[in-house]
Amino acid sequence: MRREASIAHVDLDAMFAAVEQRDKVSLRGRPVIVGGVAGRGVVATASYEARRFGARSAMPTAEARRRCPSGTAFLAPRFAAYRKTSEVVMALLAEVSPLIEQVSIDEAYVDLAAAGRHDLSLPGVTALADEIRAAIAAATGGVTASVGVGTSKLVAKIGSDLHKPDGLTVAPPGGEQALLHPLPVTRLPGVGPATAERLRRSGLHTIGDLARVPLPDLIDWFGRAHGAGLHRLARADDDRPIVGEREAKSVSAEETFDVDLTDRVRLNAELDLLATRVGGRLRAGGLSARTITIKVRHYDFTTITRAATRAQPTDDPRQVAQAARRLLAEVDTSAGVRLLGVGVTTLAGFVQDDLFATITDSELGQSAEPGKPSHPGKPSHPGKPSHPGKPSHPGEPSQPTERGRPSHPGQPAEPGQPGEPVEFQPASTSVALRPAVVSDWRPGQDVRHHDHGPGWVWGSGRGRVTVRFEGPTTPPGPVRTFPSDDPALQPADPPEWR
DNA sequence: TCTGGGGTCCTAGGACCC
DNA sequence: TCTGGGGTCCTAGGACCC
Repeated sequence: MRREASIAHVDLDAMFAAVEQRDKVSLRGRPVIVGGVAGRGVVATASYEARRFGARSAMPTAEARRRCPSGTAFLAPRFAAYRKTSEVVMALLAEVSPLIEQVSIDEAYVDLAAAGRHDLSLPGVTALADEIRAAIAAATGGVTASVGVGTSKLVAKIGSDLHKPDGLTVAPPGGEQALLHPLPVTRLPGVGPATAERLRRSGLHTIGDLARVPLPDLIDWFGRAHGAGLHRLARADDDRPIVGEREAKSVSAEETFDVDLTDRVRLNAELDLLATRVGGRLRAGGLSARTITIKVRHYDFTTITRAATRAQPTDDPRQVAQAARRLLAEVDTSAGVRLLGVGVTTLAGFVQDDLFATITDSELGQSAEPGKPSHPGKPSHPGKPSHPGKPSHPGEPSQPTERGRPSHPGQPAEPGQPGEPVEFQPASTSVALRPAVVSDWRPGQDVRHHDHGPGWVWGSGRGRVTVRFEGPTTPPGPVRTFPSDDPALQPADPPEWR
């Protein structure tokens, strides 16, 4: 816990739905559900209009359909559009502070102290947070953010949730417990259904109740780590640092089928598909993995995992698929499989070793091909294999991951729902007919300037458009502002929005 | 038409080593 | 032939988060 309220938590409000409403005028003011629209889908995000009818994240879409009125839009996610909006926001936050921690596509912590130039008094951080919120709404074309500011991650996070949507909460130093203790335990990060139920059975409902439980009891109930964590958080005792970059620890892909599968041939084919996705993402990330895990969800929702660890890491989809098939062969699937997943862990980097570790290669041997028992004892650390001859897979199959799921045939059009048909077209099939002169620039949009080359729209408004001419990652590239109708500025292909 | 998909972290037991 | 103790790796499952 810091002495000043210098940690901000920024949370975009119902982001997926907000982006859809931004990009399609007819959706504004209407209930919008984004998520799986096929048979077994669940809600990813419900707009605030839809929440009024009881729609919630993680609710089966079928349930949301029951609750929401006709005229509600049910949309499949457009992750590319959300990612672009996210990048606009994160780049903006990176200008506020050199230390930000992106938690997810729509959430980040900002270390206001790390910039060294902000006024950290209460009025100071309040004004700064308001500036941030205004800048986000302007830069994203109206996607709003809620912000919490406090002396710790915990308080900032709870604060951002307190006055959603489009809200700001600044928790003054010293007032942390007063803020926390009246709230239900379920507001604490780390308290999910199981923990909440266990606490309820002991008559504990508020964070204040939890703060009075002796540590040994909590450790008894929840184990060492979780128990001690709850004990501290309930007392607002939180000094978790803001962590800028994190390395991925696992890569996985899974798929729930419209109908349960029993056919082994079909199951193996699905496994191959998943392994291809995982392998592709490993290669795209310059990673390899030693442990392959499959996940099987049976017809009755019971779920098992099976894992195998190789002597050498691989990024080869065929190797991943082979391991996965061997694991699946040991599982009884005769009663029906609802979901199949393939994941990899024990990740190691390839690319950097190629660049920097050429001399020490001899110590580790030459390749990851099978049949090398490697070391009799144990290579004290499995990571950092070296792949002398490894091609770096520059433009690899460009992840079959996103851009909508190829399966679920009847997905896009929203067949036969009550009420008027929902206007929806997947982004990949839309065609934007652009005039030579463009004035409705959208944040995140890829553009090309006749003199400056490729870039993307940072913000627009009042007849002007601001463009960045490098990637959205830090350090930011040069920014230039043009008249909105500058003919030298054109949308890059393909258009990202419709 | 009950319950997605991609992650992280933790626990617990067994194998194995010193 | 009364057999401790610690550390690491691996596997399986579970809780939780967005």
